[in-house]
Amino acid sequence: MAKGFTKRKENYSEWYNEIVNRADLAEHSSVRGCMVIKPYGFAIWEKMQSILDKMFKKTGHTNAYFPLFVPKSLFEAEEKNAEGFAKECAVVTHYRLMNDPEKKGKLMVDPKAKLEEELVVRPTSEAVIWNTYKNWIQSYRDLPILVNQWANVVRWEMRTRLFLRTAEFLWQEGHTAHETKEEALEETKTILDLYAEFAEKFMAMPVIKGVKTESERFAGAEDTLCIESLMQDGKALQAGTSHFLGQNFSKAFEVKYANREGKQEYPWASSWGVSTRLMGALIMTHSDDNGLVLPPELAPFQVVLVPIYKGEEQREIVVNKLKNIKNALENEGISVKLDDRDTHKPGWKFAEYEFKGVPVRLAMGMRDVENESIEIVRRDTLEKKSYDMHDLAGKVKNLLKNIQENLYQKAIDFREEKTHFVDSYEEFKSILDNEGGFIYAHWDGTSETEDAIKKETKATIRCIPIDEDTKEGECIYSGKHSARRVIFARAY
RNA sequence: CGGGGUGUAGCGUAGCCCGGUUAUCGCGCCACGUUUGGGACGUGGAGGCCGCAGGUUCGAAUCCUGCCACCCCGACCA
Repeated sequence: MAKGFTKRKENYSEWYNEIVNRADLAEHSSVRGCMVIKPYGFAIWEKMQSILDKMFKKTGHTNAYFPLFVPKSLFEAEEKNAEGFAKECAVVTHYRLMNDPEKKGKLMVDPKAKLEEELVVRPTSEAVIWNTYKNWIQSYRDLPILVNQWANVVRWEMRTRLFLRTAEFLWQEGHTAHETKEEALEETKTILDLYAEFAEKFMAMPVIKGVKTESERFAGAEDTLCIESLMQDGKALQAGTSHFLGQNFSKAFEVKYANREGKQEYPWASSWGVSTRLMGALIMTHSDDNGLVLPPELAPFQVVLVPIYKGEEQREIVVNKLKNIKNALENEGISVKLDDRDTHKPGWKFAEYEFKGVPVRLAMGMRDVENESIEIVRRDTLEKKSYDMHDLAGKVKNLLKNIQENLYQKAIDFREEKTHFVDSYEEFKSILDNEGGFIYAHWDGTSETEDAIKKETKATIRCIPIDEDTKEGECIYSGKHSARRVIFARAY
């Protein structure tokens, strides 16, 4: 049991904050709204990055890098996009500091160093990128362009929470240009599927693929697709988005290409991204009242080895044994940390790695040395067993696979339990207040109704799910005709 | 940005109303010794511009003003 650790039921957001802090994932920096991602937390992000990066490459994408600053004139070119982000932009107005003549040792902004044109710190990169694509695209032969960048962006949020919403965050943003509308749409869907696969296979987090309503759509997009996941407190979290941008940006930046008949046309675009917010999603999907729980596919190390001994002589015997085991496991592709520090007792280490969510712990003492055995504990169930040493690596490998599957299944079961089909507004409100979760309900398709429901209940339409129930019905709010059920929830 | 709250050692805190010795306690940290199968114990030690800047006063963690940061509730949001 983790000492002095808030339980989920007592105070969910406190529980979340404590996990982030105590598991060494991240901390608040001295910069307003910005976080420091600590090595253990960053290691998880790096794993996400490396897996996603491989997936992008495999689907034909390449990486590039575009500038952090966007001249205001470029930023405002696509009107809707600019409007949508205007309220949360950091802006650079000067390029030099000087010594403050009134206060010794202090600096001030040099009033003579005012920029002729302000620079917007990118909240997203469509503007710079499409301004660049203008030079890259002349002919259909230059298409498609399938580029991704790993970058930081800044959105000046009023209220921030580590990983879930920070003023600066890390993400990847893909920006593609295509000859036809169909190709761009296809790309948008390909990436959505890729994100869903990543979430389910690697994060062990089930997601629902859907389309955003007009009011939830990305500023400047024709259509926004998303993957939505459900957190343990019954709130929804958008885990990734993929936008079909139509010709909005190519027109705004006057990007044209000669088609196969030699006629000038505007290319079709998509953009898509996932961010360090996935870290928050990962935490809130699996972790429990004993701390962080990590799926083996994303754990910085999958197995921790803890020696138990009395005296230097025993220590040497046990640690040597564990070093051999470490090699054997690593040869099977398992990532292992051997904690042979003499400065902490085994019990302390058990508690520590449990809190940090390490999937499997192996502990060995003299008793095990004599019996040719080893103690094994899995983090997801905290089940403790003794293994004999025969084919240990094979057993651990199976166990890791089993943990990964178990976490996914548990998350699916939870989501199913928290998914409701509702036909009256009264029931809708009562479920929101008492249970939370995804609510499938009929909606008349108007923004007015959507807004009214949001105002009254704080619930939003998370998405219009793809490939699901498309039976008609009556809107729970207005009673008007509804083409199909959509998913409502309170959200992060 | 509006309403409410909080800033004291790395973390959690006492003291603040009612100004006055060397700023309290726990965890953590350092040294030594005993320990080591679920967060060890003893002894000794280090660590503070009491959020920042002004002001009142013989004297400020304490009173006043301004600013900053963080937390909760709204508006906004990946």
